[in-house]
Amino acid sequence: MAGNEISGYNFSAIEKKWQSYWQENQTFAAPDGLDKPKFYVLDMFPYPSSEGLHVGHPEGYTASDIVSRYKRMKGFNVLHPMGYDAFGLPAEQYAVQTGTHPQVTTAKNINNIERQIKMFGFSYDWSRRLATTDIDYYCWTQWIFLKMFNSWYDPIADAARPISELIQKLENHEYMVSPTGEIIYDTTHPISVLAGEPVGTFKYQELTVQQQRQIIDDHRLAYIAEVPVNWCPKLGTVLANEEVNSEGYSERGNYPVFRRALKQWMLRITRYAERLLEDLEELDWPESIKIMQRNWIGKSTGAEVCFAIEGKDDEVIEVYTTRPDTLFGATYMVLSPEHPLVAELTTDLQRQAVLEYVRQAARKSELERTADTKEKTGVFIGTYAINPVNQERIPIWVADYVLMGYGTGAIMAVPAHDTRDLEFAEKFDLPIIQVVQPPEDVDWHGYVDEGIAVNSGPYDGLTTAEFKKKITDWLEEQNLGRGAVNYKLRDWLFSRQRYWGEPFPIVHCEKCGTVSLPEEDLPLELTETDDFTPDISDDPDSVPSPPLGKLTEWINTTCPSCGGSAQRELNTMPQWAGSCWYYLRYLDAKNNQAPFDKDKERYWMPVDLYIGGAEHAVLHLLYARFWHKVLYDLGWVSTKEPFVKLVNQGMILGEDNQKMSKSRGNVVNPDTVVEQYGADSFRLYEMFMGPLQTVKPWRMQDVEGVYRFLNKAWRMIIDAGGSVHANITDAQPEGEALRRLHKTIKKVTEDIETLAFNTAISQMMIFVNEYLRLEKRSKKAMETFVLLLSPFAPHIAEELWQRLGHPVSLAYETWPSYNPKLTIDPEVELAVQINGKTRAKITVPADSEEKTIEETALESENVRSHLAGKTVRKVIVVKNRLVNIVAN
RNA sequence: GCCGAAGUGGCGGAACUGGCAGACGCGCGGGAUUCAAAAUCCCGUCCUGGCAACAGGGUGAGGGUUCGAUUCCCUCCUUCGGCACCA
Repeated sequence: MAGNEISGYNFSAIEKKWQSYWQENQTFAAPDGLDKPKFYVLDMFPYPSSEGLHVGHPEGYTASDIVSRYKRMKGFNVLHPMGYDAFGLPAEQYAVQTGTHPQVTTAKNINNIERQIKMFGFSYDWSRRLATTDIDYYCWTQWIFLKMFNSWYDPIADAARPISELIQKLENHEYMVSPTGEIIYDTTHPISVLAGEPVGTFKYQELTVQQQRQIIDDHRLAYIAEVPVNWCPKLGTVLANEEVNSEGYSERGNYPVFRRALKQWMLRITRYAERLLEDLEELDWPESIKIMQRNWIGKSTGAEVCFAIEGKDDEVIEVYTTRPDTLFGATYMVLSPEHPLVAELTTDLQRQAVLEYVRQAARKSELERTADTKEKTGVFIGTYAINPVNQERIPIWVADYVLMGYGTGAIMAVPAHDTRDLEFAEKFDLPIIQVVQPPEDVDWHGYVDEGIAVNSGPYDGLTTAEFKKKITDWLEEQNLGRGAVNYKLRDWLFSRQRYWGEPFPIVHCEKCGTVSLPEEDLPLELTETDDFTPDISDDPDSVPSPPLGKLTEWINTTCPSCGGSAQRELNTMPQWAGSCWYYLRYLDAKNNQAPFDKDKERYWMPVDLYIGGAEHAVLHLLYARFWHKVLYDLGWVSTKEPFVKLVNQGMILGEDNQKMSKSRGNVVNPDTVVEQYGADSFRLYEMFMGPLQTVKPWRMQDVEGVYRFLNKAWRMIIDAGGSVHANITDAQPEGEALRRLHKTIKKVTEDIETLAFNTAISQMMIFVNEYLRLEKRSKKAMETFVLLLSPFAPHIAEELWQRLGHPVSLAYETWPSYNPKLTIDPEVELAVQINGKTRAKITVPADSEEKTIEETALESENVRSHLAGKTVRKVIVVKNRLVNIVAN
């Protein structure tokens, strides 16, 4: 099987030859700002793991490479770059275990993976290569972080703005400050406090320096907050929700994760929830990915409602509900265990039980808290609330099925029409009152859909939608509530207690608080150490101690603001940071004055085609969109969205139809395949397996098929002696052969446009099978075929192109065009059906008149015998397709 | 539980906008070439019956719309992916 024959298709020699040709001639370097239309084709860059590439990587890379090569031949200036997402836990875990510096491991892994990527002959512009761990890359990651730290979200402009503008507006008294520390943007109206007295406001200057700083820090897009986080003592770090699986274990390493309140860096992505949701509309992305993002953002509309507390005039409980129309059915309330009013509202009699419950809830791991989904728990706190719509006295409970992080952390429970409340009410014997009438034959117990209001006083008979509107208006009039929107999306937990990540360009100063480094001081280099080990423990109560904390010399520095002594921030950024903007750095990878040049950004952006795995459906793609929007608001990028079109390649399974994994022993190593069959066969096979977007199993046997095809293509042009085949003549192709050529150009062109590479390859196979049988082959047809093949199997195509007499690479040859007339056969075979069953075939000239077709069909012998004794009722003729005779 | 995608020969898959189901490839069977093999070439290959012409069945299951359904509609089953107490 190996191509060792001297005169035959010797893929290893050919592939080596052309890869060095491309490199020496810089064939795929993309000049900036050419006077050509641009096309930006982006791959999701890989994490350089020690295992190297698996066969899933080159699937997407081959698809994007085909498009890149095709677009170049179509006259586009194509940007097609590659790089490495190189920060991250695995290299660091390895460092902790072996003492090898992550830098060393990472460099080694990048070398290996780059060797692999290069062996496929992808047409990357390697001069733009980057790794997120490069100092001149993360310098600008830090720079973008500073932009976020020094920005706030202006609700009036509905955009991020420099924080200096906020300070200025506060100083000028355009904005005031409420006693609770909130900013009052509209100073012409006194603030209204729900069910309370309007209260006084402060001028910024009336606040202490500490208070001023607090206000400002609370509005930065990057801020520090004490939040319940996922603490993983075994990794010695906190993890984002997304890095914890549903069983409550870390995705990396599968260690238990505990909930703890810790001070962490956060990014205010929630302010962008609405824009991230809205702007999805205009994107050419798979609908399933858009839906996943929508669900992740989780917008809901409803109302916030105030419930008075019996015996307490100075407090109310605010709840959020999407069903204000069920207010009359609220029979109890629930506060989440973390709710600030729990302590205050608990009666002495219940205090011990409640405190115990709250303490337990706080200690519960994510696992325990979600595992017992069936058994609801909770404790009555001893106090009652008053239902504002009917003055009913309803008990207040504390229960961990209500989450502090969503809505107001408190709910009104409507057991009749909410599954969770129903479960809880049944367990604790709380009253269940129907307030929605479902359609006939549907039980109202636990009916959660819309219906007609009942037991709702004056509102009886209203539909859910009408009721919602009326009651929300009423609540607003009474100052008891208002319409409200909520999102499931949470702010992004942005710090890790690890060594191998971007250091925060931040110092903590006793006098000045949290202070950012000036931009000129960037990069803040990750300092050298040989002690990467965070304090790892089995104790969920252990205190995080980042490895950077051991580097006393590095930690102690001077405050850029006051010059006094200060300490550096000890956390580092999460792996996602680097991948949030790499597509922008490619535009200008060597710039050391700015992250990228604005003119280059305007020329190249947006990304026209982004190909990668669906596993990044929400996280990477949402985070990157968020950063992009921040940069857009601050005037650094010119488009609202980074990625116009997104395609997810489907996973490649092992031969056993299972996910490839080391433990199953079904992993296919691309190196072996390339060695056996060559890169061109590898590329071709990955594209021929099936549609790019679907999941499909690897079958080593099938690689043989495309390999044979390339051999046939070779033999079609090159004879046994190694010269161009004597059958190839300068004559123009004619007849059937000419039509086959034009059909092939059409099919391959259209299929590349729609990323249907598998059927494009089928068509080329048909072409080769047919032309191999011809006595004489037109050179023009051979050249055209080689050009069509070249995006798929570029090495063999270049070699054949050269042997056909062209000294220069075909990479910038004009893509073949076809004559539509030559894609149609002069005669067509039609099926003749009787009552929908095919009974005969007839051959007629293309585009024959319906009448002629009908006549020819009825003359056919088999048709006549089937029609014997029947009456023809109707004849349907579909031109160039079939005839259907209806008879009985 | 909710959301999404998909079910077609022995296998991967193809089928425009409702118009001949199974293109192309793998595998398998038969033959040619060869001392022999590899490679290559030719013929066959959805299932059942038949030497054949041909007939019947057939795109997860059941129903519907239609002259005609892999394609559109309803119900159900299975597999995969995502989310999971979000009020």
